[in-house]
Amino acid sequence: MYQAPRGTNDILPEDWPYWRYLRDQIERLASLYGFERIDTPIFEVTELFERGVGEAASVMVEKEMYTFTDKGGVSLTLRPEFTAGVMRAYLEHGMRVRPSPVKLYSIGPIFRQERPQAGRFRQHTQWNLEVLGEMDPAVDFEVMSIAWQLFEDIGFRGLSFQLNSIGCPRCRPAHIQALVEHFSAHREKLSDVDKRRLELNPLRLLDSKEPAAQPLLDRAPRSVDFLCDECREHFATLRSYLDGAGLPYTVNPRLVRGFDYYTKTVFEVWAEGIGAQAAVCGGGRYDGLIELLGGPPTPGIGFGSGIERLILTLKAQGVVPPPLPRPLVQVSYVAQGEAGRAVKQAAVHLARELRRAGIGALLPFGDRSLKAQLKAADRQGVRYVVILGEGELAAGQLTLRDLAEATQQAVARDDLIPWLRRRLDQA
RNA sequence: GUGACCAUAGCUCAAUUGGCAGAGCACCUGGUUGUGGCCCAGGAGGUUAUGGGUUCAAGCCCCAUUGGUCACCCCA
Repeated sequence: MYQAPRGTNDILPEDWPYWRYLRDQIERLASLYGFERIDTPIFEVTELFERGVGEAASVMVEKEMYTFTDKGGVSLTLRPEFTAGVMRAYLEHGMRVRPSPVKLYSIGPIFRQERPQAGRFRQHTQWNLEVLGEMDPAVDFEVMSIAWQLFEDIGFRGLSFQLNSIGCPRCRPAHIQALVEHFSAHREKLSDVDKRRLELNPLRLLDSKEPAAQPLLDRAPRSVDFLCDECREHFATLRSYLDGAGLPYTVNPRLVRGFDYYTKTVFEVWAEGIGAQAAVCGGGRYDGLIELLGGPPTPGIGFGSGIERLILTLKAQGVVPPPLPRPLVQVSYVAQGEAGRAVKQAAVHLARELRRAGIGALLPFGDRSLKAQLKAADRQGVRYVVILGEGELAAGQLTLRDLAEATQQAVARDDLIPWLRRRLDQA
């Protein structure tokens, strides 16, 4: 028996209301804020994803990438993130000559070869958003705002917005050095995992879950205390916008990023009740990235939000998405005896006629008993059953049964569509 | 990648010290001619995840593989 590969999921029909709901809301907000959709390939040349993340991170990251060589000998990788591909497209199509800033969003699958756990899969879907070409902290505010509004509009409660500033290449080195000094002084108290972090990626010590590290973390140097004038000003202005809008957030000095290209603003949104992988949105500013990818110096900021985690949160909070439209009419038939063929024929054509008139209709197959047809209609949530038999056919009439009211009446064949329209419009 | 727990019908779960693989729900059919929900009866549905091993005998014990769940690592 075949099974879906580890960490992949089928989206079954019963889950589609959630997906449709989120996509509709995302698209509505994107156009409200003036974001345009871009779709980039699901795979890119591997090098694109290796550039820029930083030396330490690059080794780690390669282990989690789905990399393969195509028949032309080119190394390709299923995208582990959106940002690199979108930056590539921005450069490749000369988008910097478009009205600035360029505001783009994407929705699609992301691939990372990780061990699955609650809210973490090898293929998952992200809503991704980028603003390119603008340093103004008002952009940071706008990017956070749109995420905020989505969560508000879909009825999320109890979310926690985490905010920090990790500085820029000018001010960060001093912070890192202070961190290294702080933790090196207590090196023997650190776990093996944290000792490795100390060497490879000291910033990551700040969000360590190791119990041994917790006492040291309280007194650890905070990035906000090392910001240069520009970064401090940027952070203060962003906070003034957030405060002015009354958006509640927590300044979290332990909120960091694993990759070198991040600058200034970082933020995450955490949800309760969906396990250890609680971030439903994570983003930040990356003013150095485009340059790393070979483009002109261009500021950028964006976030990614995992749709599967959003759906987990919707379910955990009991949010019920609007149902998908279904046919409310069924064309049933009694296809028995000599006249059966003509009756079936008429039913097949009637179903088509209803659908062409924009009325959703089901047609039972297999010439099953009327009883079975009605039972199926009931199960599928049909409201009106059009019953067609030998008698109706001869009289140019139809029997119309209302399943909710348990009543039925004769309707002239020619009056059927107006009759149904009248009822369906009310419902 | 590491660790713990787990895998029996589409779903939720039973199956005595190792001794003929079951129930509920869902699905299909019927309960006299063309009428749903409730009820009753019947049917279909399984190589017990896969491959080995131990045994007279394995759903049950052992090994491996695959997958699941949760946490760690990592987090773009």
